[in-house]
Amino acid sequence: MAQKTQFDMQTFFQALGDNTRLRLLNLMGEQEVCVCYFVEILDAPQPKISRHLAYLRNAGIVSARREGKWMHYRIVMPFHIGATHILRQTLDWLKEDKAMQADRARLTRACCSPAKYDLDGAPLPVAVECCEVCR
Amino acid sequence: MAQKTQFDMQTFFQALGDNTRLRLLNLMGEQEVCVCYFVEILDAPQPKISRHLAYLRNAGIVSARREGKWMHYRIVMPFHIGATHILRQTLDWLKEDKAMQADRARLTRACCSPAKYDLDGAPLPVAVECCEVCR
DNA sequence: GCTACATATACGCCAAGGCAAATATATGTC
DNA sequence: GACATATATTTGCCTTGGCGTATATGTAGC
Repeated sequence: MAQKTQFDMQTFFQALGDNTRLRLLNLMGEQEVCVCYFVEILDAPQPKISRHLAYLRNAGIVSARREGKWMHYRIVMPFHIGATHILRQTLDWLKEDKAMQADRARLTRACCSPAKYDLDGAPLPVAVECCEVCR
Repeated sequence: MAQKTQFDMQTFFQALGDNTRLRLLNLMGEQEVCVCYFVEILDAPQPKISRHLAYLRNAGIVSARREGKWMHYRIVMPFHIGATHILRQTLDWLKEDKAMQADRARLTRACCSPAKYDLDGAPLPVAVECCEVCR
C-alpha cells in the first residue's frame, strides 16, 4: 500500500481520544508487548483489547508482529514528523498520570513473576530500538 | 468551578479529532476571531460553527468573549503544560496543510475587504498576546 | 415595547464507535 | 486429522456525536 499523500490528522487524534487506547500506548512506550500482557494488566476482555489495537493499527500508530501463537505490538513513529512529536509528547504526558504509572508498575511486576499473572510461557516485552526522534 | 485535578487527555484528543474543529483552530492561531468570520471562511451553516466552538470550549481549548452582538473566540493555553505543547505542535502542523493554508489566505482576504464577504461592520480578528510557551 | 441582527441551543435523523458475548482464524502439538 | 491456545472478527445493543432545520437567546436601536 502506497503511503498516503497527506497524513490524516483527524484520524490520528481520534485514535488518541480513547482512554483504553491511551493505556495501551502507555504500556507499549518503548517496548514491544504481547497481547496477553495487555489483557492481564488492563484486566479487560481480550476482544476489547484486540479491537482497540486494531484501531491503533489502522490509524498507523502501532504495528503488529506475529511470533507463533503470540502477537506483539509496538508503537511506530513513521508518517509525519509533527505527528511523531505529538505522539512522543503524549507518551511523556501519560507518564505523569497516576493511573498510567500504576499500569506500568503492574506490567513490571507481571514481567517479574509471570506465573502469578497467568502469563507463564508468554513472551516478555522487549525494548525496541529508538528512532531518530528519540535522540 | 474548581480546576480539575487532572486534565482529561481523552476529552482533549477527542476535541482535536474533527476536521471542522481543526479548521477553526487553524483560523484562530494567534488571533481572536469573530464567529461571523468562521461562518464566511468555512462556508458552513452558522449552527454548525457554533456547535463545534461549544465543543472546543467545553474541552477547555478555546475561550469566548462577548462584544455587543459579536462573540470572539480565541485559543487558550492553560491546563497542562504537555497539552499546551501538543496544541502548539498541532497548530504548526496545520500550517503545513494546503487546505489549511487556503483557509488562512481566505481569512486574510476577508479581513482586507469585509464588504465583499458580507462582513461589513463585523469586528476584525485581533492578535492575542503570547503566553509563556510561545517564547 | 418591537424589530433586526448575531449567536446559541434544541430537535430529529443517521453513522461511527463503544461494549460484551459468541464465533472465527491462526498456530502448535499430538 | 483432532485438540488446545492466542488472537481476531462478528453480532447485537446502546451511546456519542456528526449533520441540517427550526427555534431560542442576547444585544442594539428605535
